[in-house]
Amino acid sequence: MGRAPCCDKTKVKRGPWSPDEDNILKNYLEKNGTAGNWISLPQKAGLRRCGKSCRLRWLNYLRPDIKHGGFTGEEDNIILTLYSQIGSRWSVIAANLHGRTDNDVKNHWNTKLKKKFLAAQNSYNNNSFTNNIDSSHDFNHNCSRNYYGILEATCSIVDSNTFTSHMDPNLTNSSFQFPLPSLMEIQENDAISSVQEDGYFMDFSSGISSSYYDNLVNDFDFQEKFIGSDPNYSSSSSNSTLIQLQANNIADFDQSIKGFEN
DNA sequence: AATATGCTCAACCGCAGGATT
DNA sequence: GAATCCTGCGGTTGAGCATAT
Repeated sequence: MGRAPCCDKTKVKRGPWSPDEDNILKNYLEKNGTAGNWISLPQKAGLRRCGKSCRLRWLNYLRPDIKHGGFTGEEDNIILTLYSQIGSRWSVIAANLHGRTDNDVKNHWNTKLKKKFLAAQNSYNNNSFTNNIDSSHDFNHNCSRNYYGILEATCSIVDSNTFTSHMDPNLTNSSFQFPLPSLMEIQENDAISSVQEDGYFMDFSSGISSSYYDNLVNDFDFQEKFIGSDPNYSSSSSNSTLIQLQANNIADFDQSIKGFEN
């Protein structure tokens, strides 16, 4: 048995919504809500529209908290970051952008950011990392995906215990526009940031100073998720403490990363 | 001025999956 | 457990507008 259509397409109006239809839908929803059923809503509201069409019109355009207009650089950053981590899960990405819908984000990606993203990837592939930090040290270079998705080249200083993570400044001046932290330096604390389905995490695999811990928890609204033996260092000869903190939102996570900048 | 081409974005489509019967 | 209903999602389309030729 095939699936029943959600409405009779020969009896409903399709295409762009008129201002009158918008008013009818808006007034009805403000007075009555959806009552948990979009399918029967158009009939009750007096609209010759499919329920799905009404839902889409409300969610993507008529809702009072919708933000119209161009995307900011900060919003672009969040989209690029999350896309590189979770792919085209537009509803998840939109949930991190106040007032933006999944449709908005998807359209913005397809028309603007996709090109930037691909250009950045090509640019990255065509540029070798150049060390301009300190030529007195011997560096091991290593290219990897970073918090912002694609553009991090990391290097470690061979003759000391200091680890430096560096964004290639040549790339930030090239074809793509979104801002990147210029230099992220982590000394003593080896922090790994990650965006996962259930939140934003910072793992400190070799401890963290109490002042910095307080800073993250109090100023950036992080929560402690785990503290204990690092499972990655389970051998008896090495016993390291792992502290995992979770950010409540992308803005705090973003700021905490930028807190490492010089 | 006319036509072609490219871009934007609202709207539609079909599917997946949870809820209900 | 099966059938059906309904919502939410991501991919795609196409009308309208802007720009180039």
